[in-house]
Amino acid sequence: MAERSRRRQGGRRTVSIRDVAEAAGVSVATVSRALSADSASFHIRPETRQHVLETSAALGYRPNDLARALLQQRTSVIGVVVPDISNPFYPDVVRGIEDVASAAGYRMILCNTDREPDRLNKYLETLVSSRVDGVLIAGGAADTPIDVDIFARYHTKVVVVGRHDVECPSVQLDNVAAGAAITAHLAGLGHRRIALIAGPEGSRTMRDRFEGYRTALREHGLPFDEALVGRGELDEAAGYRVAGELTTMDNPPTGIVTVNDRMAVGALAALHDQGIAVPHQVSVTGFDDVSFASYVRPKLTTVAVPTYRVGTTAAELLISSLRGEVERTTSEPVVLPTEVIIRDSCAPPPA
Amino acid sequence: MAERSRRRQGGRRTVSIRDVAEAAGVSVATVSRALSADSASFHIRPETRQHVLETSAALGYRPNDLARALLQQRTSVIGVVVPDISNPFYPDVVRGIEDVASAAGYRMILCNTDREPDRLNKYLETLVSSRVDGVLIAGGAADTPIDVDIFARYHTKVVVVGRHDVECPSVQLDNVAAGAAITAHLAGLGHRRIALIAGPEGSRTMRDRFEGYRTALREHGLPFDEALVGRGELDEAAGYRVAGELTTMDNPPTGIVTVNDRMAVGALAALHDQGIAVPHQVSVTGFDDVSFASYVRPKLTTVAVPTYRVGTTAAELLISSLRGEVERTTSEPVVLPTEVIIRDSCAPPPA
DNA sequence: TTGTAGGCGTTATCAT
DNA sequence: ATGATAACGCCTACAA
Repeated sequence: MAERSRRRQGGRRTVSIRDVAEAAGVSVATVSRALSADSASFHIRPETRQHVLETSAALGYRPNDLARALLQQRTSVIGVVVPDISNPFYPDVVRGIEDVASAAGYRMILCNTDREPDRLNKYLETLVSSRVDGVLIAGGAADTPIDVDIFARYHTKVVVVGRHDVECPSVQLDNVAAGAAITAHLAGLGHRRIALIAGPEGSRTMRDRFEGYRTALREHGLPFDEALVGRGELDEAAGYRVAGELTTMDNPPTGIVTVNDRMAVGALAALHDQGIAVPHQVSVTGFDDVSFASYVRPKLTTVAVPTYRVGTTAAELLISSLRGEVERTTSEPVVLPTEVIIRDSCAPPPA
Repeated sequence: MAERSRRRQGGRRTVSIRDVAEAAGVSVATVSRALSADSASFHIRPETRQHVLETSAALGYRPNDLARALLQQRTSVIGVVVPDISNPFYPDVVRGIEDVASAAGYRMILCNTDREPDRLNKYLETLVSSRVDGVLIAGGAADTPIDVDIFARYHTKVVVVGRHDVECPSVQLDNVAAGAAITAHLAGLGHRRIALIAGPEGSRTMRDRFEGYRTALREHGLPFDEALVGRGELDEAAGYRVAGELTTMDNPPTGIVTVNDRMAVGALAALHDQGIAVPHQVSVTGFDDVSFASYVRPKLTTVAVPTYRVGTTAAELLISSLRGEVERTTSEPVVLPTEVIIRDSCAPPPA
């Protein structure tokens, strides 16, 4: 029993439950009980408990969650995977996740994949090795097959945001319907040449919005014209560039549907710089209804998507899954509503 | 030795190194060696190694980082604390942190404090219990005394972003100088009544920008007028509201300095709605140079702050600290440069 | 009410 | 080159 002091030599060791026990003159079991959350209802003498608490505080003791997790087979950590936290869509989602996760006592490991399958897979492996209790895949994984078996083997619950083939609970936005609705708004105003500024093909969300655009065109008897769709990254610069190209073509569009608000703001800037009046000469729509959408001039007509609620809902789904409240079988996707917000950037086409 | 199958009863156990060892017909030590990163240089027969690798893969084995961390006294996890990831300043910072952290093999736990001391302290405790190797406090803690001793006791390295009294490496922006520079720009243009749309008092960053404003006023022989400063949250709505109040006062300002770009965009909108021309009648400046700053019209004159670099620099600081490459004593703060970006939202005051 | 001890899954040390 | 085994820090039957 003399080997206990083995490691005391180098840098001072971190204080462990045994140190508290020794200092308090009790056993480690007693310390554990005194510190345990429900120690009130436990068999422990109040004075003992008090004494242990004080000793623990005096020593600056912090329980080691690793040891606890190793024993209990649960870490109270969830992994959250997003394509890119810099994309203004995600901070709100992540914030929603964190709010409900932390309220439920979970910590959150954040991972950015940049939509690269390699990064995604590497992160998922890492998360399994971390023995996170659950993983929230919030986009960027639509085209990457995910090995659910490995999660099942390690009892890791999975929830995804967005449409995906993986068999697990999900929260989705009906981006097809939303894309159709905003396009239909322009068509309803009388526009017949409606352009689309689309995003990268790698994003399922953006593909769906694109598909909605085509659907609405069809439903309104409008032809799909390849020349009227431009692509780019999801930022202002791309919107600016593509809008500039659109306006200089023969027979330019009178309406421009955009796949997110940043691109829309870029488009607005391009139109402004060319002296084209919005909405009188050209109408523009955004997508997402980010905070500045109602502060640019003209105010942006766009579609509101409940980003924060996407996060909270997904986290709630995951947490009830962790509590075993969700069916093993894939439950129906939770589809959150979107809404076309009509502001000032659209009008009937010029006569 | 028959008690090995104890837990096999309930849900199937996760596969451990012992399962791999048994399946491969070797000892756990051999498996560990085969899987260890530098096993190439290790004493292990290539065929054995190969065999173990295959068995491991076949079983879907993933090493348990908890156990490893418990033993090695390091988790390869860092904690990142921000006031609010929804604030557009932080996603880029966090992205920078994650990029260098993940490249160095670290995972990241993200915490939002909303600048509430209670939340901050609770998170810091949690992080210590998680035994993260280091903590990056990226703002929101300026007025909360931080107990560095507890970090020291648990060998947790700390790096902060922003000015703070805590004794540890830090990366800072000279917000005072930046605030002075942008204000001086207006003063240099001939403005004599320069208003400030300030942020919450709880933010050190915002206080510093405010102080810079006062400094520039003084240096230019301009009086500080309490009536010319309005406060609000750091969003468009606040900028809109305060700008509206400013324009309706007697003897309104000819220049408006704003403490972040979102507020500036709000101010621009308010001015637009009142038919006040920017920059001809009133000049407006922003702060941060977020992506849309050059896409609103008029383009926003603002000060660029290297958000992404703030993140990478802080993470690099923390990681070299973890590697023991940084002095124990507080090193000099790393101050990153800011730059006034002159665009179209400022002009000399009307005659 | 309190103490003893086994084991969670690793890695590292010491044998062999 | 490989194997047995002792920690890492904690919780929880079980014993006292």
